[in-house]
Amino acid sequence: MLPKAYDPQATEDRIYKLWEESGAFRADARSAKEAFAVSMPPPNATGQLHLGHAVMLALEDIFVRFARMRGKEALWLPGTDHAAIATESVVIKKIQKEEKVKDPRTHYGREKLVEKIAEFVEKSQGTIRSQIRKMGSSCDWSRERYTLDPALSRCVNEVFVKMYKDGLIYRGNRVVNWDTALQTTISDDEIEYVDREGTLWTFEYLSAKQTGGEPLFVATSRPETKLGDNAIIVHPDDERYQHLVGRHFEVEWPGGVTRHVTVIADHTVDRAFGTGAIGCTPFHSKVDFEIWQRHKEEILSEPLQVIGEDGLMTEHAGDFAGLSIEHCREHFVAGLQAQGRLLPEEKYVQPLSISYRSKQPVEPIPKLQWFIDVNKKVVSWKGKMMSLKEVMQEVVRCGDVRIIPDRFAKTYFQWIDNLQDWCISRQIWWGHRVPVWYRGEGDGERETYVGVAPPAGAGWEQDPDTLDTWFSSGLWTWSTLIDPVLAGDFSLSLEDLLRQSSDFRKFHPTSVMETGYDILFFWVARMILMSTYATGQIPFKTVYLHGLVRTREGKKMSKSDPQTCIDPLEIIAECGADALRMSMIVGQSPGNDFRLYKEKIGGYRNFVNKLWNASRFVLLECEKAEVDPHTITKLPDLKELSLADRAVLHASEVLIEEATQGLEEYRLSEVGERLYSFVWDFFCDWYLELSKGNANHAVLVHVLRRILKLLHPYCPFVTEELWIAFKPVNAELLITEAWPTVKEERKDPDAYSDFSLVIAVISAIRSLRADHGVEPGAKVSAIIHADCVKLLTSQRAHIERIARLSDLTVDAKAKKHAHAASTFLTGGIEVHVPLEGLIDLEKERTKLTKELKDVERFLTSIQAKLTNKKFLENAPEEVVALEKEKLTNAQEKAAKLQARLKTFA
RNA sequence: GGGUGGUUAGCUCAGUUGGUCUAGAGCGUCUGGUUUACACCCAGAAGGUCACAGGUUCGACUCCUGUACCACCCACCA
Repeated sequence: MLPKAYDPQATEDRIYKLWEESGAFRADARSAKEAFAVSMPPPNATGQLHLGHAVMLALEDIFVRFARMRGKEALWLPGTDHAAIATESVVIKKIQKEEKVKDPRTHYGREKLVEKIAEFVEKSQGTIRSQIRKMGSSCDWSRERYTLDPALSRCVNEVFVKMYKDGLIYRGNRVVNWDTALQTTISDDEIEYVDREGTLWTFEYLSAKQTGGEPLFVATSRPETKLGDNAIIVHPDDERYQHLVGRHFEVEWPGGVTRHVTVIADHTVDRAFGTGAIGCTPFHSKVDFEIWQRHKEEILSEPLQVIGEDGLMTEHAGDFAGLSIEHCREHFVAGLQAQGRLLPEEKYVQPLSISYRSKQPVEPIPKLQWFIDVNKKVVSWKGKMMSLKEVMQEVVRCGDVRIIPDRFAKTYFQWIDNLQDWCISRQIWWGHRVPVWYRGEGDGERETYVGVAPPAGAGWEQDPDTLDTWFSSGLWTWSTLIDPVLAGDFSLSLEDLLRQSSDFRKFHPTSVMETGYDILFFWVARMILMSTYATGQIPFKTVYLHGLVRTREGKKMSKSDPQTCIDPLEIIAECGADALRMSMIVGQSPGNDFRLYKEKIGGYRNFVNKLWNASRFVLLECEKAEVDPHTITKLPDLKELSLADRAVLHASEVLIEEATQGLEEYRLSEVGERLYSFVWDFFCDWYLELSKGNANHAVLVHVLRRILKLLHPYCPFVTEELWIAFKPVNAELLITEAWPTVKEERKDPDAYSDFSLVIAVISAIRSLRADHGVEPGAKVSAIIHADCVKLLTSQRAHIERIARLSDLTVDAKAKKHAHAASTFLTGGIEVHVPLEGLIDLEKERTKLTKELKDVERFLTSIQAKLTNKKFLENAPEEVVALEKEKLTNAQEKAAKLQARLKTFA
């Protein structure tokens, strides 16, 4: 016999092992079955499982288990990401702390440090693997991939070379986002904007003497960058400055440097902000850089870089060279003050760009970097030449890639509209090194080689930079499907590899990409870009975006605040993975954040236990009757079944229908809730209750098996464990069982509605009893007036037992009752419970009066409708019929209430 | 500045093309229960003018417009 309470700790690991050893997770590329593939978004190789992962794993596992049970060849490919910047900075910090090495980069050098990081990854990779298993993830571990696997690295190089040859990848000297803390460039998408209380300084840029009229004032929040100015920008229509446009000036700055600036006119200037004139600092502002590019002809002098990569002022800052930005600013402002050029400063809210990785300010600086051109029309897609941007737009617009919820398509388009060339090179060491080699001296004249493999010959030096981690993860859906053995053969081209890899042929494009909406741009968009370009295929047909997990108070969960942070592993140990999964799926709708808290999870732990005990009950009933549940294979003749049996069969057929359709349409929350309610509110509370003492074992076992199957994607562990007790003799694991299909002949809506009537009657009696404080053990009699005498009489035994009646009288017509009876009206049925001595007549009268009032109010509203000509003309017939029925029922009820009230008068 | 989402019982949320919604669930609250599946339980009850204001419609929680508040995303106001 099963233990009294379900013990997930004693079950889950054992069941997982069973699955893994059975080979149920493994997909077969040669199978004739329809493919269903999901690429698992790879967690950081050094990561720890958090709730974000848990949600992703739960959702994807449901998709995959559902597909597998429906007879599809289901592949869920797991893997990990090398997470370039994140991993490198973690290891560097670790070395600094543990080995007391101040600068691990210079201390160890490139080769040794990369080795140390690899070692660290190797060691910690096992953690996340075992944690993914803890969630019950049915992924194919035989196909596990890592972004730095040789085959995947080769794909990275192949794509880089292909893009380079197509002119999509270029090297350019441009203003990039420099993370001064991490000492690397980052892409535009890795910047966050925060509002900060800033100061706006207004100062005399040009004196009255210089302009020959009014002095020219300029406002800035970054005075120190003015040292790198080569122009002043005004609006072309700004009359205040018309006469200055095109003139050149020498400006002396604090710090002892002099700059040559030109006044130019550009329509991007906002005349209303500050003084309407701004200093142009091309090397420390992307906007200014672009303006400079537009006006290069007019501007005589070159811009200067005054802030270095180290975050200190360069030699161009004169006396301020070597100072930090903040110090330089203080000195510079003081200098302006001393020269009498400064107006009173103002406070204002300034948008500050910070790095999403280091949370430190991002400095725009000029740097020679690698970029992907998103506007060049060299990509062939559906017979047309398009830019990467256009292909990305096209596949979503025409529906090849569907985004759930679809409103995110709009967000996606908006992002693409603003997309600029993607800076892909990083100055860190951990990752895929840019596959470019140089030979010779000097920057410009050096010989350059771009190739998948290093060039032959001596003297070649590889580009020191590595690629943005999203470059490689952008390939994830297909690079993971490339045959690793074939990938070792460099005589094959990328096209050959794709063509010859059976996994790629079978499983790409993948079916669903499920991930958080927060990486729609970072990752989802990049996969679309990379896949369409490199393989000519979309990466996935559907994108399912889940929301972020929040605390009960609606705050983001953060590791730094353990009080609000729920650790999935702790929960699994406490409540089980099934409960955690349910609690994250039910009440969660795609694209919306949701709150998770202990009580909610506790509720689903209770549910899992409820299912466990319902199964125990069925088992006990079988035992009592000496029926072995395993031997039950057939249902008895439907005509011989009791009302409850026919009703539960009907309900379970409807449940199959709804669950199947709901899952097909990705309405996981709704289906989860439906299953929950079926199991608890219908199956346990009514069907099992009625089965006591007169169980039909075949039906019990049959319905329970249906439940286990339907619930398996949500609660794989407990259902698999219970399946062992209930499966038919020849059956194997539940994970590979066939999903139930609807049998129309088992439906019996009449039985179901009759059964519902019985339920309503019992509820009515229970309610009357409780209202009057009848002792729970005491038996009372009841009198029912209803048209369905036959039905109720046939169910008399059930009603008497469950409602605890001494005797039950069923009549078609109302008779006179003793005053001392309480009445309940439900669906045309009149239920009276005579309660001699227990009834407070006044209370009973009040209750009936109140009910009568409600009915009359309702009646008025329906009558208004039914006498409304327009309603009768416009509303569909069935609605009118329905309203008429409601009217009749309400009238009947009102009449009965009135009659009943009269007996109290 | 542009965009998106939210606002439904004390709390967390459902509510699929407008009409079985006289608006549901879970938790919490209250009343009462150790009848051998389950106290991780059972029975019963209380609790909502569906943010606000208009509009469309025979009919609106559901569609449209506007307002308020909250949240998020994007953007070159130095």
